[in-house]
Amino acid sequence: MKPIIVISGPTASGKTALAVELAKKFNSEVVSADSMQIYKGMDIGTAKPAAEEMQGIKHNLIDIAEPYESYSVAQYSEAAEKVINRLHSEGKIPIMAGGTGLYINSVINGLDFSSGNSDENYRNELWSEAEKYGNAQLHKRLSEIDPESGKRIHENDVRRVIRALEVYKVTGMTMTEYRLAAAAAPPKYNAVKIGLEWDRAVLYDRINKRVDAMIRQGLEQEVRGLCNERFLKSTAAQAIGYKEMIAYFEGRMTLSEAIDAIKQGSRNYAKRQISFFGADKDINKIAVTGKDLPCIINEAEKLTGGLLL
RNA sequence: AGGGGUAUAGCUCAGUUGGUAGAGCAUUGGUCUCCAAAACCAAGUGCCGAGGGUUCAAGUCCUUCUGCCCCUG
Repeated sequence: MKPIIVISGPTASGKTALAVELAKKFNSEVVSADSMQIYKGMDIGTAKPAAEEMQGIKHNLIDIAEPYESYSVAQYSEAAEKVINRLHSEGKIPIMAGGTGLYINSVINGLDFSSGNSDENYRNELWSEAEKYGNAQLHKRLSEIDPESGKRIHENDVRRVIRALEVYKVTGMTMTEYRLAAAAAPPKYNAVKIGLEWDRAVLYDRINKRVDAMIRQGLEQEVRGLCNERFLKSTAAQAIGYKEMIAYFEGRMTLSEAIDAIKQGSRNYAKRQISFFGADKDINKIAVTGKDLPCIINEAEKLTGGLLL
């Protein structure tokens, strides 16, 4: 089984720095798992690693989409798999790093998003149905075909109710069966997962400071330059740091309100990430509060020491 | 100084004709198989500015004080 190293953690936890160090050590490359750094031109607000930070280490899956395009896990996992295969064929251990848990899981746990199991039209149909007849009606239909998912998914979580219905229509499998199949499948990689864990208050402080730094670096100008009709309707425009700036431009908040909202949004995001990664028992957590980079690298190396191609 | 207004959860506020308090946001916890920096669920919180009075009963009425806001001079 081919090895892979996965570095996860909340925003501003220092994933990039560790990934670069490990890539240097293993003479490999970084595979980014970040749903917003994929967009070109969104640099400051997504804290995209700058050239100095990368230290000559190649970062894959950054700047692979236009900000006005729509992109999703399905495309990501396909692209990531290609990069990983390439690295393996070159005899390198891929270093995957990023904060988008679903993206990581899609490749590591082999979640199946292949194009055959989606139906855009049906999905849209269900959305309008939900609007017309209400969430409860749709949820009831899910409960009939797949009681377990019905119990698991709240009726207001319309996206998931719809996706479960969609999966059933396209594959004939209920979402419950679908998940079971993924869980039963043998692991694709010999993955060593590392999670960076911070003391909450310290992490929040880092986040606040990082947002201030983004503003100094010219976040406002960056977002201004991106704004056009297509961008405003895109997924990318929902990114933290961007949606608030847009609100400011449109007069819905003052600049200082926008900055506060970015900080708050980032903190809330970090909390969700902590919760997401916390559920993965395979992650080896490194408590990093108060530790310097060499010390963190040392702990990470202990965890990855046994990996061989 | 005089007149008016206001004081309720960390914040912004709601509290009907008096029956010991609520919503949003924040916070905390959680969910997550194609928008995931998204979407969704759950939970806690109050000397109702301070004192006095009326009343069986006061966040709600009266009064004094204090803070803040507005108007007039």
